[in-house]
Amino acid sequence: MAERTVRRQARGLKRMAEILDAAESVIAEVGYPDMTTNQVAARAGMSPGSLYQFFRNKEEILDGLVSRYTDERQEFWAAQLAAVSPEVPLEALVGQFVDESVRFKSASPAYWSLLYGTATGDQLVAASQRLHDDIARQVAAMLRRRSPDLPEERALLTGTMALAMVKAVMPMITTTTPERSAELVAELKLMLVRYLS
Amino acid sequence: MAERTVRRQARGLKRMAEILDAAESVIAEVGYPDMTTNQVAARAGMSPGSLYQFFRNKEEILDGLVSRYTDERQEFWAAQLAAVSPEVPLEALVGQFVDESVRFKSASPAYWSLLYGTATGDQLVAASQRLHDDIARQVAAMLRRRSPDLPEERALLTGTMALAMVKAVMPMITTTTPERSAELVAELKLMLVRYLS
DNA sequence: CAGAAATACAAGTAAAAGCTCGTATTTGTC
DNA sequence: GACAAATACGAGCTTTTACTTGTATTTCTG
Repeated sequence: MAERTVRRQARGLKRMAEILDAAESVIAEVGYPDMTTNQVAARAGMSPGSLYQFFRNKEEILDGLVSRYTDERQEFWAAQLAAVSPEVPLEALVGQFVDESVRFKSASPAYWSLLYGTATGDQLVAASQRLHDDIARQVAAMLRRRSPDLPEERALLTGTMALAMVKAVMPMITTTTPERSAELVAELKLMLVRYLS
Repeated sequence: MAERTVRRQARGLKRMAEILDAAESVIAEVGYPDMTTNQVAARAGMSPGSLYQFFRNKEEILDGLVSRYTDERQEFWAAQLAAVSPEVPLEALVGQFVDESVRFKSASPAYWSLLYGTATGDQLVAASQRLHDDIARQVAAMLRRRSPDLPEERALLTGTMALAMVKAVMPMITTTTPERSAELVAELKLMLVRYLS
């Protein structure tokens, strides 16, 4: 019943990337719920009809964006993982992780906006969950590399909690004065170090 | 220029409360962004026109709800505060605080839904901020009562962070199995105790 | 009781937003 | 070069939704 798959040409793939770029930029400004498909099409320099040639609905754009994010971040996490060993002091690890998160947050605000897939009942929740789980798994892998005898279950729980803390503090960090922001970052690091000790 | 204030009669105040009740129930189900004013009016058993007699727009309903919440919770916090003294062990304090938060979250899901009005660019942010600040102040007051020599600035920061932690973990707690939920609650308490020590 | 203000209603408006349609052009394959 | 598939377009359809309007009823105040 469903239309059969389309054989994308190089032009089409490029076009899809442009759409995702545009969506990313719109989401960074107004968030996914307030993002309109016409707006995305306009910013990508195409008509709504063209956009719907590549994504059957608004949600598919969201899915595409999330997939692209997880793919893109894969190499970053691999590098992070490689740099971890049991000898690395916890403070350094936490410091690097938090600093990198802050940097990434200002570089890719749309990513974070999606990560906060709001409270109730929208389709964002699933997307948010996917991003969250991906990160938590990566953090857990880092923890296990530092403490090889840590059970996997335990590492995953700890990683989940650590990510939750970063997620929780991040919005405050990026919406306040530089001084207070630094204060919050320091406090977040302190919190994480105490927790992970 | 603006229409002058309306002298509400008892009937009207009751009607406003009914509207807020209906809004609360709708928000608990679909969240504020997907809440429609017609839906609220219907659930409150009145016409849209009647609703707009009391709230000039959708956002005023949100504001009304937030105000009512902060008012209602005032007595709760007063009681909490009265029960705190320097002798209370930290574990007990944290345990009570977390347990009460979990209980309140299932009792008033709409409250939490609003508390997460983060992400980007919607009017929810302001409402969320108001709720957050209110709680953080109350927690800070509790901390200062336990440690009278704690500077106010410091208490506020610590309260903010503690609240952030609870907020971060809460969505996970209420969307999983009872066993994992208990696990998460325990971990959250552990986290808080370590942080606040 | 009389007038004014508040409350009540439901049909309806205007704008927004997701998405379609008919058609025209470009690209890949034989 | 020829045919099909993919790409491109933008006007416009459909639905939804916040909000209005005109009018009728109830409550308060003198």
